[in-house]
Amino acid sequence: MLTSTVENYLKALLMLSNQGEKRVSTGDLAKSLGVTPGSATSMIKTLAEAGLANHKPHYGVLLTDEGRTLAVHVVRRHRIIELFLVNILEMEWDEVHVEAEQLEHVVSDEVIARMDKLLEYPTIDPHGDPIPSADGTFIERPVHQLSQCEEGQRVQVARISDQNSSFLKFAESHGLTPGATIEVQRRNEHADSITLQSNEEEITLGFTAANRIEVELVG
Amino acid sequence: MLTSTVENYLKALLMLSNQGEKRVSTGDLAKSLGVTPGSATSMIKTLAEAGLANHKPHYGVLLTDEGRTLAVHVVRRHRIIELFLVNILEMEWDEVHVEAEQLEHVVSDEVIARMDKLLEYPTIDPHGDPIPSADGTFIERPVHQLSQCEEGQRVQVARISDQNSSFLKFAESHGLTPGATIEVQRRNEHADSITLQSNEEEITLGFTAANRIEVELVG
DNA sequence: CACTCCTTTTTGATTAATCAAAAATTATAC
DNA sequence: GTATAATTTTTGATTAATCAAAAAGGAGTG
Ligand SMILES: [Mn+2]
Ligand SMILES: [Mn+2]
Ligand SMILES: [Mn+2]
Ligand SMILES: [Mn+2]
Repeated sequence: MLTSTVENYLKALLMLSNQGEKRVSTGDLAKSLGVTPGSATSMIKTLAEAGLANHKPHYGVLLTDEGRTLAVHVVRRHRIIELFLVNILEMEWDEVHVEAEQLEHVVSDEVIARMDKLLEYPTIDPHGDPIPSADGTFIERPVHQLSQCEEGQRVQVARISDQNSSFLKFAESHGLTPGATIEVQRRNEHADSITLQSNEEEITLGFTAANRIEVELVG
Repeated sequence: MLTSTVENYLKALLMLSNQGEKRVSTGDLAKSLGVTPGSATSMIKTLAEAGLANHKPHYGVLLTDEGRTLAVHVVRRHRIIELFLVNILEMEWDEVHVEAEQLEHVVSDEVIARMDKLLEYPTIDPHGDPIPSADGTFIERPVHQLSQCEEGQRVQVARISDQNSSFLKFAESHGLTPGATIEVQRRNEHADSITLQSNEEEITLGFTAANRIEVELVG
């Protein structure tokens, strides 16, 4: 059985490699997990020895097919749990990530299967992220960054790529939740900001914030 | 924060001290957790240093009030989770113990509170065990062992004090679940057995098995 | 009170995960 | 092409939890 720590490293590698192409640097991996580079190096070796990752010293690390499959299943558990917590236990969307971060390592396949059924085989989590299917299929919807949308464009919020609780609370309070339709009013490259019409209300975001919101173009 | 291991030791101590009176021996504690006596001794010291237990070397260990409170909350989490898995996720009563043994260490108070509400503040778990209340109240119903009931006695199953999956399956298949009413037909001290009428069916149990079934006397 | 038996504790090692700080390596700049 | 900066790896220590086996302690028997 894999330890929680190993599962967290696998998941981080999957996310950082952007679902499979480019090698991940030790430093990025360490930063994303909040450990020192030395700790990351040491775990990378462990993963490589277990056949879960491929390590080219000084040039980065990449999951093997086996490692990727395991990582995708951790992500599946994480997202099903998040949706379960929101839809069944009626928790807030900004608090379920932290909870799922722990639960993903201990819930059995049986429990996940039951949650999946109760939720009627969902494909999207509370933050708009796709839920990998039980057979390991994991597809990213092609989406655009809100920060790069043009003036006058009508778009639909697809996902929020930031799990920070206070950012999520902020987004929700301005109607920026998956599925919401908004319109880009103004875009000011110099001011580093974009102004939106959402929920009868006008709101201006800096590009950094707008970067965390991904959208789909509407009609 | 307490580690899972510490929580498991606290819970074992609570159970073995029969809710608070007698000292627990290192050997019994080790056996109940499946570790060597040396491991138990070492953890007992850790608990004593943390003020969670009181250790009299060579004479046993007992939880302090603080340790007991923590242990009771672990038991509360365990039993709410078990009931949740059975009632909401429709899992079998013989598989939820193993699951809860892991989940009890990671679910937040928030999640427990939500489950508690959804279950309408239950007081008994799927095996008939009492669920301690949020304020730490933990009362055992006074019950009798089925093995000591007299012939002709009508009783109601109160709890099954064995979490073994196959024993639970067996009990269920003969209608021996909490709430069921049964009648003692015969009792044979020499044969070490007791015969019951349950569910239109007659069934004979050895005293060892009957010991694991606790009952309440019926009018 | 000495001997034996059983239990408990101690000792010494091991494993997983981590950090701080030193050493090595790669990339970049002159 | 050597010096410098940044990143990565290595080294040595630490913590929690465990085990096997040796040492110590307690209780009962004669
Ligand atoms: Mn996690
Ligand atoms: Mn999510
Ligand atoms: Mn447990
Ligand atoms: Mn139970």
